[in-house]
Amino acid sequence: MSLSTRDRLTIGELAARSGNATSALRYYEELGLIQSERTAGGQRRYRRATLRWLAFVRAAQRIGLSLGEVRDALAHLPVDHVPSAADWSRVARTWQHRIDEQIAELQQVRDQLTGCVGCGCLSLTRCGLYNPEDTAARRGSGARYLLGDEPLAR
Amino acid sequence: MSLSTRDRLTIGELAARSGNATSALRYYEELGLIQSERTAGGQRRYRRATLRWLAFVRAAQRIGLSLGEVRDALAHLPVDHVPSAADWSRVARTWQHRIDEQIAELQQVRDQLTGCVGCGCLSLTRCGLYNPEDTAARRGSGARYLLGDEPLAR
DNA sequence: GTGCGACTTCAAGTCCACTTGAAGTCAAGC
DNA sequence: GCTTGACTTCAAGTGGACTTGAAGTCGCAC
Repeated sequence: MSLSTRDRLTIGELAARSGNATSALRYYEELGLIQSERTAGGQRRYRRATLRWLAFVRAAQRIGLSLGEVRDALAHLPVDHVPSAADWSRVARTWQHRIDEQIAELQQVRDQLTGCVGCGCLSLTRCGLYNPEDTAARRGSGARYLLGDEPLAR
Repeated sequence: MSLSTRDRLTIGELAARSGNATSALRYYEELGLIQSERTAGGQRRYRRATLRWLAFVRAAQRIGLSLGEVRDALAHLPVDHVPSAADWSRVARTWQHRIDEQIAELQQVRDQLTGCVGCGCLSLTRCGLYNPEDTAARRGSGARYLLGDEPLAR
């Protein structure tokens, strides 16, 4: 913690404050997601702002982007280090769209589940989702019902 | 597609209708997530209800459960093949809780992003989230801001 | 100037959820 | 009864996101 009051963070400090393992931070750097400067002896030193970039990476992962996609998204921002509001807005809107889709999908799963709780799904005689004729076949591939009467394995 | 009008599905038919690869179906069976019967010659035959169990597995994966967790969740249902409404309700409620948490988390990320779009985040002089003093440190580990002034790699 | 914890690189390992490939068998149509 | 596509098992491979381990160096406090 020797540099904690100075303007650069060691990898250990960054790890402690970002919640990432040092190994993960080196991996991110290798992928080009973050950057470091080096001491004369070759040790990494990070700007404090790297903490915010890591939060950014984490947010992106949270919405389902791979690290490669995060890097690509960052690539859409200009190389000079002060992207314009328009630059950033374009990236952010793409992500927001993705978040909205994910929320909608989760809500749909939740609603299906709610219906099952209401009717005691899995009890074959009562659930509205239960469809003994398997008419899901009419829709092509992909089952359309949440539950059925499959006996449990074992 | 030879058995398409009979009461059991081949693995190819199940794959086509569930949207899973045959290799994935064998893998699921190996994990105990689905079950099959065998023909005299050793080929798998599935009940139509397996389609719904696969939809169930897919829903569970969608909300972030690993296949092991799905199996564990199924293990909470009784071994006899008609779980009661209460049995199922308990499992479903656990999952619903998880979905709600995930939706809340996604909404939070979206709101942060919205704030950034509004102010032209990454442009250091204007964003309310930008915090040159890095006061995130006060909260222990984990950065609290989405963005910063890290120059892009490359 | 020495001790020691924090750092370095590089290669290999891990976990998850599958996929691929090889070598062989089954089953339905002709 | 033969052909052919769909099936079988088993082992190994893949890709993403890291982690672990070995062997060595740095840097700060004393």
